[in-house]
Amino acid sequence: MTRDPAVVGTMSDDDHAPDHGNAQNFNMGILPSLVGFNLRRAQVAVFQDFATSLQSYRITPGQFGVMTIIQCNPGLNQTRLGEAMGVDRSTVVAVIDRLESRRLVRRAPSESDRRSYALHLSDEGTSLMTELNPIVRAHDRRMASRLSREETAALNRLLARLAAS
Amino acid sequence: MTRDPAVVGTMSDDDHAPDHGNAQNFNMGILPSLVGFNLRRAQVAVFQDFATSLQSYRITPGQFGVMTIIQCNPGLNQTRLGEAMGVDRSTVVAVIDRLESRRLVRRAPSESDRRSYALHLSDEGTSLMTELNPIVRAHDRRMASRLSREETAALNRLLARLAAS
DNA sequence: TATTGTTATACTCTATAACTATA
DNA sequence: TATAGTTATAGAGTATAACAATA
Repeated sequence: MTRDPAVVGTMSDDDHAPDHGNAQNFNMGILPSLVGFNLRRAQVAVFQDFATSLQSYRITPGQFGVMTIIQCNPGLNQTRLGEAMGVDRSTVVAVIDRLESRRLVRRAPSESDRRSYALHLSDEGTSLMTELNPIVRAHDRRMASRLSREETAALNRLLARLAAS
Repeated sequence: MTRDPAVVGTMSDDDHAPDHGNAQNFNMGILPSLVGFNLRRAQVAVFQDFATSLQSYRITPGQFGVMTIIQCNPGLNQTRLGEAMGVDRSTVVAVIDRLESRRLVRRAPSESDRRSYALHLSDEGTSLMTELNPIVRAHDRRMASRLSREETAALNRLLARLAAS
């Protein structure tokens, strides 16, 4: 047996890995060298802070995103919302179902195309967003406060290039 | 009415936002300025490439992470695996159930503590990981190829600092 | 008393395939 | 033919609360 499990996947040619801190006392193998893994860990941390910051509102990051897009593009239909969010039409159905059942979003009949709905925030949805926006901004500033302003800008640019598929 | 929906949440004091490209023709409001949002978009892109690269294996990024940690820390129990992954013990149960039902992971009785299991990869799991590792590395290099080597290193460092909660 | 794994329960997110109404 | 929304179905991930076995 030439294989020592504790060494499988250990850093070798990959010097661009953080390799410290994340999970104490565990050998994480190849993982810390993978952009996808670091992305996931960062996102988990950010999402948990988001959830804590907004726990009394029971709004997920995805729902906040959907409501923001509807607010900024009132009247758009579900298919285009899916495009904006990068998810399938069928996924949008359940998301809107949930928000509509909480009276935060309305499905209005489209005037130009009877197959589709025009999505709008309800009055409650609009005032909820007014309440939520400063909280979300504060949450994001708290997250970003671990980085300098320049680092935050650099991070957002790098992430955008990664996302530009 | 002083509120124009198309302007709600528009960039103002936040100059550290990418603001271009991501979703064509949609006003994304505050979203492009949020680290959490850019994180999510980047992760979606990376995960989709991961899924495409490994579609014939039906392995998710999370499952690959779990199998890597088990391979590098053979015999660890579910609670410590949960700590390493940053998820609850109850979440680990279902994850291991799935991998065990596919005969990739084994729950062996712990010799020191009869409450817990010692987790190991099966032989199939080990050889699957041998097959997967170069594919995952290639996938990650393809993702990171949108950035220079220095940028990738910087990104990983920034993400690690964000994740260090 | 505390910990490990489990179950029950619930919520969210995601996609594919097939269907309907409409374009 | 193509598109918008839907449903059925499936899989994955996540957590809380309570429980039995064990420490």
